[in-house]
Amino acid sequence: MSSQKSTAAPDTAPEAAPNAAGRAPKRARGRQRVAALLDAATVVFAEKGYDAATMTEIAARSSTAIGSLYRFFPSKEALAEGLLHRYGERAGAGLDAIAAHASAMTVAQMADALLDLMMALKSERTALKVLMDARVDGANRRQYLRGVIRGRMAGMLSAHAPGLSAERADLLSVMVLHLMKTIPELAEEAEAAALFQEMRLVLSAYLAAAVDGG
Amino acid sequence: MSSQKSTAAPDTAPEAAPNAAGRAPKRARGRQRVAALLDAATVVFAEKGYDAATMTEIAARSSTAIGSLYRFFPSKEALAEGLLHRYGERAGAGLDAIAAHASAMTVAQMADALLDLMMALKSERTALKVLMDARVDGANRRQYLRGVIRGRMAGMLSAHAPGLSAERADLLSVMVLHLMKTIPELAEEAEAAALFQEMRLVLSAYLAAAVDGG
Amino acid sequence: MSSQKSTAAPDTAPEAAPNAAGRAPKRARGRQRVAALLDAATVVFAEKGYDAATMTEIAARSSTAIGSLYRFFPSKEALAEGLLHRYGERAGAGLDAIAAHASAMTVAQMADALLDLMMALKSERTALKVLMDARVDGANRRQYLRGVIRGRMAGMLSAHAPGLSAERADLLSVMVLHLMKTIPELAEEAEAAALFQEMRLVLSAYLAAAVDGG
Amino acid sequence: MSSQKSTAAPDTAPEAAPNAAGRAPKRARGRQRVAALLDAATVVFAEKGYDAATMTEIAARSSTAIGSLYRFFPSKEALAEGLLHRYGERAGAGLDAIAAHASAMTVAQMADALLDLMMALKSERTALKVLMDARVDGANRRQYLRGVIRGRMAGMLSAHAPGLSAERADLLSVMVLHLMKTIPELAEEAEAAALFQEMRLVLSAYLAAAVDGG
DNA sequence: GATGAATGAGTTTTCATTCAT
DNA sequence: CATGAATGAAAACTCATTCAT
Repeated sequence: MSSQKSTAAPDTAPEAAPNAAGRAPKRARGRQRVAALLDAATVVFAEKGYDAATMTEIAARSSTAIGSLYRFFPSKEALAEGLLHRYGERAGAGLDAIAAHASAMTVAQMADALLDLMMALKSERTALKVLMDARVDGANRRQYLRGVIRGRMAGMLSAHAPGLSAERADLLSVMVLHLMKTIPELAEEAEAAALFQEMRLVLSAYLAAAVDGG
Repeated sequence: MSSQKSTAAPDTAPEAAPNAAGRAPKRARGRQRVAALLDAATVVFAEKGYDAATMTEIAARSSTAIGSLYRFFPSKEALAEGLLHRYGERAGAGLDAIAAHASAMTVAQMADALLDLMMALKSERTALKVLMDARVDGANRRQYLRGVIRGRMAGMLSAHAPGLSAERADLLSVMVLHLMKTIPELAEEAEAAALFQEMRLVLSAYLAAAVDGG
Repeated sequence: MSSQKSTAAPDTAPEAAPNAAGRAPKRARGRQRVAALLDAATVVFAEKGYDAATMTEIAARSSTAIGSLYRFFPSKEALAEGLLHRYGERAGAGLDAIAAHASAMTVAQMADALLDLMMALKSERTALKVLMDARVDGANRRQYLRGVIRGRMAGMLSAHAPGLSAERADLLSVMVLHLMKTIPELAEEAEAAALFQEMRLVLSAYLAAAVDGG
Repeated sequence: MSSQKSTAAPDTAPEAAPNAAGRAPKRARGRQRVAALLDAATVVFAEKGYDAATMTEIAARSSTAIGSLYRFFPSKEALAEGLLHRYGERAGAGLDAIAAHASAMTVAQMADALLDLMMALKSERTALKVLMDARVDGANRRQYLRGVIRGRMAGMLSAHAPGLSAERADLLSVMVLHLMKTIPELAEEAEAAALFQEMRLVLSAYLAAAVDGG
């Protein structure tokens, strides 16, 4: 459960993420509560945005007393971090799975795999975008998640094209990540399905130009 | 690349947005106030986001009494619309200027022109992104601006590639617009300059594949 | 125009009403303006109540600039007094006319005459009620109007029943005045017409019992 | 005369108005808060009128934090309704008590009973008048209370004079209610005591003429 | 004089957070 | 531990009044 500590490079996060989410619940009851809270938070953040989402509504949607919410997440910011943390685990695992086969994939296949991953994370991706975009003071934790995901993405690219310099792999991964952040927005357009297809084209055309040839 | 300056919109807001409600200024003094308010709003929205930006701070940053701010923009939403309106004029003019020469441009040149336009709109683009993303009720005006910009972008694409169907031109313009919305974010990264180069690559590779080749 | 000074007893009003309405306009233009302002104020006060009525709306409804409104009536309170003053003149004249024939009237006829007077003052009576009820600090001026009207009403009663003691005539007139203040409210009920009839009954029954016999 | 005390409504608001919106208090502490808030609101509304009364002052007078006031009454309008509700219970009980003996009473006795009831409700009647007169949008609740009280009054009249048609009983009750609304104003006059006596005369003369004689 | 822009104190309402029960 | 009442700073917005043009 602290897998992100041993694998990726948390150099931007001083005291890592685990304790940011309040004291980890020891009992199963607590875990369910936390999961329910995070689910509710996902929905409310996605619907209202970070500022407009209220702790009271998040508590209500998960049938939790406001006092209990604060027991698990001592602040709104901590709740956001909790969400980011859970997303990091899920998305990180997905990226690792892609990276494992990256050397045998074409760029088009990699583009498809990345998009499929975003499709699979459908319920969380909008909330994530909202949280990453939120202009909050304690945004250093967000930097941490960014670093983790970025590292894995760079790993995936390097696995596919071993000749890539570390700097270039990093730069490409940043670009790809930003491209993928547009997906929740595309999903809100009327022509969502067609736009997803275009995004496949964007990604594969870019990767082909940047990684494979020139 | 700074074509929008010479064509339509000087810095002091010529026919200053009398838009949605709010007494239009009838004296020169008022005209300046409106421009100063929009400038301050641009900065504050960009820094804090829509929700966290306060009318009080926007007023203070333009040395305006809160009551005066409300004379010209009777609500926070109206202020956002005023900004959107001014941006629409400036960006629209820029897009038209590009469209005028689109038929004689390569896709790479078009990509460059679009990015140069975004660079020229530097001071406003972040605020714009923030406002377009804001989850507000009265978002109809935002839809309107979206439509206008989208139409001009589609016009530019059609000018370059007359063979493009109207539907496809529209779809591509939506995709391009979403890609360009990532620019304010790229600008906040440490590697901003390099990322702009990557974005040129993204755009030209995508347009080449979707418009020319494909 | 200062008739109320010579006839009734303004003992509760130190420096009378005239200058309370700001400097009396010398020119005809000014008079029209003042009349238009008072008409607009009548409507707005009646519709919104004293607090909710805004100086801006009153100015707008009479096509007057807000600055001009303040030239004639230096404060909201002064505007209210101006209205009270004009009403005092009109109602006072009406009461005097009734008083002139009171000795030859039955109480029922007096009741009818009073109600007919209220019907004739239809456009102003609601605003008046609103202003008299308003709980404002500078309400001493209201006391003045109250005194004036009360005096005339007492005069009318005494004219009808010379045997009435001054104290009793005064008390009865206060009671009658309060009864008549309900008329604007009755007018807002669905059964307004029938209620006016009932009010005639109330008045004549009361006066018959209190003045004529017991 | 203080019959309403023994029948239904103790001073501390037994089943305290959970009315229109606003979390109903679930603990004893909250119950007391609500009662204290309503008491403070009664005083402040009576003193200042609906518009001029501020939520801040009402909270302060009951030593309540403004946030707590809003927990129980989510808007100023809701607070007004809460007051109306409590008054409705108390006054309704009083009217029912009178109605129970109405068949054995003379009209003079009924008039006395009604006035005694108003005397007993002294602390609330002025606030009530203010609230019923307030020109507010969401005045539907006020209509409801009006209907309830009116119905009971009509019931009382019918109990006394079974021969009265339903329409006429209703009309009379409206008239009587309006007459009674003048009581808070009479109470503010210097000659309050004498005016109450006059009001007894008004009521009994009117009822005698309208119900018994006619 | 007329006009309308400027002012800012004051109002209602919200919400993250704390803490007694 | 769970609960929900209490708190109060802060935000959007209004409006009487003043005063430069």
